[in-house]
Amino acid sequence: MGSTSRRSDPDRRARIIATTLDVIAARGVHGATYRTISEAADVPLGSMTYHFPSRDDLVFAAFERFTEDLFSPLDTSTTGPDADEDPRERLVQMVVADGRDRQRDMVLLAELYVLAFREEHYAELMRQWMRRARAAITRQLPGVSAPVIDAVQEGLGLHRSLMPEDYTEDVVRRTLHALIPAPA
Amino acid sequence: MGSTSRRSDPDRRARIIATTLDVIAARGVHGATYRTISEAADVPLGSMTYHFPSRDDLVFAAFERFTEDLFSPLDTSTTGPDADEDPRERLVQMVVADGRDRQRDMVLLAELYVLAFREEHYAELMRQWMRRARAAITRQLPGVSAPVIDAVQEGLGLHRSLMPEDYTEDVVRRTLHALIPAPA
Amino acid sequence: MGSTSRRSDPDRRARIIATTLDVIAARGVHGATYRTISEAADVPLGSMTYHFPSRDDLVFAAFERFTEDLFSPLDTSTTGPDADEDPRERLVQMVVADGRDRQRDMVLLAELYVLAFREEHYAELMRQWMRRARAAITRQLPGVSAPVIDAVQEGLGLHRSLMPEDYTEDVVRRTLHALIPAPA
Amino acid sequence: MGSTSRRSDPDRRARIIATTLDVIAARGVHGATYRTISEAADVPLGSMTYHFPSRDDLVFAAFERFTEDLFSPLDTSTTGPDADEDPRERLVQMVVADGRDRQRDMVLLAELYVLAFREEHYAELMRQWMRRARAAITRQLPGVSAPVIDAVQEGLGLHRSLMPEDYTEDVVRRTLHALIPAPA
DNA sequence: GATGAATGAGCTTTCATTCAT
DNA sequence: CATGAATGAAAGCTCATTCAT
Repeated sequence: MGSTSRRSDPDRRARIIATTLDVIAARGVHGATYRTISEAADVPLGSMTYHFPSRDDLVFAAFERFTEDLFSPLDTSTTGPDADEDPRERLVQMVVADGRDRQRDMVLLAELYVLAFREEHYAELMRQWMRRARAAITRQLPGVSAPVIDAVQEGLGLHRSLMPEDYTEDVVRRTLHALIPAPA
Repeated sequence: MGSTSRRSDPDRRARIIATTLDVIAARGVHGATYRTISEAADVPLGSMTYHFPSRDDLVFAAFERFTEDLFSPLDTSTTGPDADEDPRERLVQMVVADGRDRQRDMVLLAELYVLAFREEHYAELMRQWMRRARAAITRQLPGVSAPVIDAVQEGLGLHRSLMPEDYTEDVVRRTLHALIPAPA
Repeated sequence: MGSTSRRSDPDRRARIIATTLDVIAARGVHGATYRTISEAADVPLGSMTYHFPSRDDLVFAAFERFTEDLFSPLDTSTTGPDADEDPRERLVQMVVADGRDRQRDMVLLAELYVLAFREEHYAELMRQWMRRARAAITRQLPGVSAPVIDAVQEGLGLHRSLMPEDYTEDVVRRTLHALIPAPA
Repeated sequence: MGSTSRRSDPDRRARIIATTLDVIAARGVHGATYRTISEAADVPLGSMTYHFPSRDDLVFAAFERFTEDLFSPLDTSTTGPDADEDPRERLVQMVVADGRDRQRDMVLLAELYVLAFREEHYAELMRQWMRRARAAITRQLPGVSAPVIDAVQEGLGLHRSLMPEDYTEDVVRRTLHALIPAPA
């Protein structure tokens, strides 16, 4: 089992981080041990601790990556509102998006909350992420309270992940429309 | 060291559960081991496994208790709306309430989400809790979408625990008022 | 391999301590790991940490035992000087004693010095031991400087363990006689 | 971080050895790893193993240096006895000398004993050192038993490092005077 | 019923050493 | 020459769980 040659493995570091996120999503931060990750990434155990001397270095790097990945599509979309479309619709679709990715994001989000409540550097990571998310919201929807929209969207997403049938696209749309005035 | 007499400890079971919740709040589900709890509750290690044969029995019992405790004030309050007061105000105060208890509840909530995403019986526990919370909301605010209100309130509470200054009482009030029509 | 039944192993604790001293003598404090000791004592690894939660607990217990064992023969000998014999002779024999035991004692002594220079509780253990040794010396040889005799005897013993031929019985006797006036 | 330029580091080898001795004094042979030393000496890890292929090469070189350093002042002092001074006094001062250096020497001595008891090449190193020390003693104090004086001085030094108040200058002087006849 | 003792499994981390560049 | 990257081995320690008493 394993790749033919492990020597000179460029971006091994990046692969370890990506794998870590997968393992956390699948088995929780608690289940993401050096061993489980090293097996999943097909990397020797000694290599893990070489690149990430402590487990927290690794977990933190993984969540840094998570917040970047999660944010970038939202950020790079358009620089300004799209004239042709109701910009509120993009938020609706974000909450309602289905599939593995969405569920995975919610799982990782909950894990990150747990860490943030316990250790300040994770709390700070979340705050940075929130600030960036708010900036993106403001760019799309000037004039609304971005903190509120962000929080509401997250609350809906979290609940929806447990009881999807109660948070249909329609419900989500009505909620967001009640909070955001229609564009001129 | 310890209590003078451990014999005849009537509600030891209940005390273990309460202590477990404390330990989870303080150190996470991960840090709530038989040992840490037995020390915190001043109960012999062997007694722990006697009352709760597996660790999950204990953790689950603790979260059952948590959802009951958290819900009861809201539930037992008044059976119907209070004529003298805007019923929306009670929700505002719930989100905005400060102090240890609120923070503790958010921490435990996040821990419970993590478990719910991983194991079905925790997911089911959360759903039951949500259903009860919605019933209480409906009782106070007939005609509103209780699922939405519950989700929004939770989203606000979670964000507020990380960035309190951005979710003032006023912000919360305005958000809820936008979603709930004023009582007649 | 091993004993037929490990359950109910009375004085397992004592056996672990004795084995630890053996392993330290054979392979140094550094080589006395939970694993090497558990194998030498035919005790499961988990049992080691049950009885001695930290490695230092174990090493310290071993050296406590060492200082007691080393001291007791000297202590319990006679309550007062023996009229028939020159009491200085006993000291000479202690230094000159041959065989595994003596070498082992010197090895353990050196290991203990290393610990004492680094951690106060070992330093204090050595001081207690020295005090008891001095008391025994004073009992046998009233009027002499017990601290000096103790130090000299140790210096001779240490050097003798490396270059035995240069510290014959005669050399040792002459040295001690020069420091201790002949009994009346 | 570190020195501005590591290039062209002439006596890097010597600096590594000196640093190794410092690290051993501070943290023991056990704590003197390639890593701790490379950091303390601000030398790349790869450079350590280049100059000293095995850890023992390094430790042994350090103790060779130690025995030379410790000996040289005694050796190079005067070629013969100083007419003006009681030569015994120099020994007294050596034992009684205070300060970091003395303590450090005792620590390193104990560490060296531990190695000497375990591996022959360290034992031989100590014997060579002892022979040189004896020659120096004989040069200063012709006619005395240098092995005895050396051993006694060491015993006093070792005990003094643990219980300084019991080995005052006076006690040490009296002891040595009892063993060494006054010069003519 | 209650509990101290016991233990196998597994975790994080450190380390000496090797080697491609 | 010099060195960063790599890695197998082993260390200290924690823990859920079992079980004899």
